[in-house]
Amino acid sequence: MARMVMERADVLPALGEVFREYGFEGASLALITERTGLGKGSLYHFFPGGKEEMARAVLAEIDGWFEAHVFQPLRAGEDPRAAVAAMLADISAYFRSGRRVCLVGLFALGDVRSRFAAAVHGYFARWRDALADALARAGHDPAEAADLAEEAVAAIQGALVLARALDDPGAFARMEARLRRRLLPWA
Amino acid sequence: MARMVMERADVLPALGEVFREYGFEGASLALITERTGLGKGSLYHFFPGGKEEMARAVLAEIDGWFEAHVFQPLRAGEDPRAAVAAMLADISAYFRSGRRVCLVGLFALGDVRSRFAAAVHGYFARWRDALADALARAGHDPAEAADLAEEAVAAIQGALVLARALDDPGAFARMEARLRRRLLPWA
DNA sequence: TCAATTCTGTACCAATCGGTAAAATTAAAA
DNA sequence: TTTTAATTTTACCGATTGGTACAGAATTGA
Repeated sequence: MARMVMERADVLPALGEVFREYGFEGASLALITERTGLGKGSLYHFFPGGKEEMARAVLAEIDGWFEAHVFQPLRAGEDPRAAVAAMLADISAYFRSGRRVCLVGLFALGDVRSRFAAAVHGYFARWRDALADALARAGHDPAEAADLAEEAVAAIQGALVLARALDDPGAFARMEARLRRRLLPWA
Repeated sequence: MARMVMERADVLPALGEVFREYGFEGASLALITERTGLGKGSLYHFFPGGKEEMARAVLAEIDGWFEAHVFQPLRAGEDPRAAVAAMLADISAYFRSGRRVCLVGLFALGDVRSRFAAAVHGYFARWRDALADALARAGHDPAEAADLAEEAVAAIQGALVLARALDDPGAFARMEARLRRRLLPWA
């Protein structure tokens, strides 16, 4: 039977959603308390560093998820073309076709970027490089693979902005189709 | 000789930079006071609606700039290919090769999106449609022009995210080159 | 069973938040 | 010059901010 006690990792999803919806500044402790169901005492017990440590933990969890489900398969997968196709499907599900925001991208635009610069940089650099690796192994010219990878990562972030701005998940879906054609022209 | 009295329009640039750097929530009145040089009294004299009216005025100014310098030329320019090329050059200068954030895109990602939904939607929809119009007149198939336009607007926003995340203006420059090739294959 | 540890609720703190009110000052119109 | 209006300074407001202190409850291992 599952433990009934709260663990640090248990609140990370709710914590992530609060930061996603309201940003770092906008995510007040009152809001966090409400959405996680944990009082301030518990929150500061799990995260003695306060909001900054909470955000850092959320970023680490997100990074871990992408590393395991996206980056690693791209780098180490036997079938790089399948890995690229899987990436597109995974990120579409993860970002709920543009209805969900990328917290790392949001932090990159805000003033908190300097505070989490290393995490933000690492996330995007590793994504780009892992994708470039897969694209090169899939048959693209290495230089073209690097260019395509950068374009794809940027396109995903741009589609998230546009889909939310226009309130149209279709914008995200069309970006996905476009990338599929461009990254996997063999299919 | 210029009037020495402050006008509402005079503080909009500084106001815009504060919102760009800190977001809507992060832009405190103390910060705005400091960066504009205007006390709270003057601020609320010009913007009785407080921060919301300030942000709305900034959005309107940005919208006006893009309408005059980007959208109109795309829609009405005699030489649509030149207008598209000019757009790429203009936005590169405006966003300072990715060192400057798009306030409208930033608002689209944040929780203030609902408050400024109409302005955010209008800005991106008119940009996309004006570009699609120019691309179609430039010789692209109408359906392809619409797709390319959406892709371009998203690519610009994505490049802004990536350039800041990686602290690499080159990411923005490479997006610009990519768009030039794709939107204007005749050059 | 008991003690050690982990966790949580409550009360509290100084600082800052956005916003208001009105007096004091300045500039323009008569 | 006098009147009127536009602008700015200053002081202030209640609410909320992130964070701390700590007692007590719950859980744990021995």
